[in-house]
Amino acid sequence: MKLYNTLTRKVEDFIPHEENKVKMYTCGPTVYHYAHIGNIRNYIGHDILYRTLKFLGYEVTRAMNITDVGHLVSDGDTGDDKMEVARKRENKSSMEIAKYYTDAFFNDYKKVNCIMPDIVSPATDNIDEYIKIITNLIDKDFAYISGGNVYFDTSKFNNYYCLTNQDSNLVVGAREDVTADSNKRNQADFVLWFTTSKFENHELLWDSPWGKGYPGWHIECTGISIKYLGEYLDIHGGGVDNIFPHHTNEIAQSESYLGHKWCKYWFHNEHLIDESGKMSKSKGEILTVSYLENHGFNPLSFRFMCLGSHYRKQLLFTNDNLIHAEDIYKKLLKKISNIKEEGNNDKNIFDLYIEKFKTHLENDLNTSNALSVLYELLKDNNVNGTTKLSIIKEFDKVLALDLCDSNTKIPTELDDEIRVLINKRTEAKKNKNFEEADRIRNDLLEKGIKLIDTREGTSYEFIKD
RNA sequence: GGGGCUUUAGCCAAGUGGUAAGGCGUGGGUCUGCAACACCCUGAUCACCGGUUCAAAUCCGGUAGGCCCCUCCA
Repeated sequence: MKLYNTLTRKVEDFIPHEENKVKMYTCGPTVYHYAHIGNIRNYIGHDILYRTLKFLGYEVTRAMNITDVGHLVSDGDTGDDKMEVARKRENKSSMEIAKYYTDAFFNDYKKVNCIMPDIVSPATDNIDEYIKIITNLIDKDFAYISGGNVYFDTSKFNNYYCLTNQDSNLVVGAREDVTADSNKRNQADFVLWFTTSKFENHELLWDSPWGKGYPGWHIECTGISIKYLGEYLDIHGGGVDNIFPHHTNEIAQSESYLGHKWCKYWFHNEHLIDESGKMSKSKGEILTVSYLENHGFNPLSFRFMCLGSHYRKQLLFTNDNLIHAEDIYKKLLKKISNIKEEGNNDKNIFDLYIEKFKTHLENDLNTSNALSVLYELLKDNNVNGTTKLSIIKEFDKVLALDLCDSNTKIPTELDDEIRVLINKRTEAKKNKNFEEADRIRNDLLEKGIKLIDTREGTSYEFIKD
């Protein structure tokens, strides 16, 4: 399998640390608000990666954090904690906020058929782990205490900018809202542990050797990853915006702590953008999967839209694009539902198509081409229905578009009832009583049943919505 | 100011040096009482300029547009 690695900026052969086993980490959401569809695109990307690795026969263990503390609103390492802001906004406790938005997140996450990670761990569950790591970093002189906080000293870590090619050109003030923190030895240093000296009203506080306080944002991923996946990580991923500073900082603190290379492959998804640029929770308007669903869209149409493009390319989201994607997706489902089980499963053809499909996925997750193989299969007259359906089922293990579930199961009584009406209509048509025939067709249509005339006779389907 | 990505037909999109996949739409056709479905047919000198090469959408340089990061972010 070939995978693009942000660390080397190349597509590389994927070779896990331990043969046939993959340890994978996905940066989870900060649960101070709803996750928008741009966030969800990232998780769809990770889901495809996870499913592809499984499809190729790897044993995959995947962990994800839930950021429920330590993530500040803005201004570098100053400003309020995001959870605190939400707490005040909604007049709830931090834990209530976290629970509410975590549930909302996974609700949407599952709607687009993303598989739950093997391990999901909230940042607040692993405080001991962070304290252990930070203590070690201070002992080794990678971290220092200043102004009540514990900072990581980036000048002590060789090749701090390995992920970004920045060449130490960090400029405080490149962004207007960033102000310098005078407690830092180097401007790139970041906070590992905050104490009460800075935030009097923070609700969640833990005892630590440096005083009552709470962890910085970056330490949680290091802590959770090492605790659950061990010292050698194969793939760590998130959105491209995480490359700097979040993942850069993770590498610095993790490798300083472990004393050896930590994660081999860095996987980053490009953003979903709208006409005004990047979608963002902090921009205000939040477009969620549930919102789309409540406005008549199938959440899987959004997944389909994402799979039509490449995960490392920006994808433009507009209402029209989604409508377009949904039309195509519906058409695809219909084509598949028209396939009849007939003939025997042809193993050679099965293998041939699975191989083609795999080849595209192995090429840095080329889902667009993988979908093309599906279209090629649908058009292939040399493949019988049974074989087609078994291949499509196999494809769907990765695509997860419910490709074979569209055949609505019809209760027998209802079926009988409809059959009687269809026969009546056929009779009317034979007698050239088209008024009666159209009346029956329209009546059924109003009940959500659409008749389809074919050369072999009339069949029907349920129209959803 | 620094770092990086991107630009392919009306739309989405593949392509990683050998002469432009696929899907949707459009138009035409077959079928049909009509319609829908289905099926067949139908499109591009790859943003622009220059270079390397026998050969460039693909490599190099420049120009223009779009986007991201440079301590909120998926």
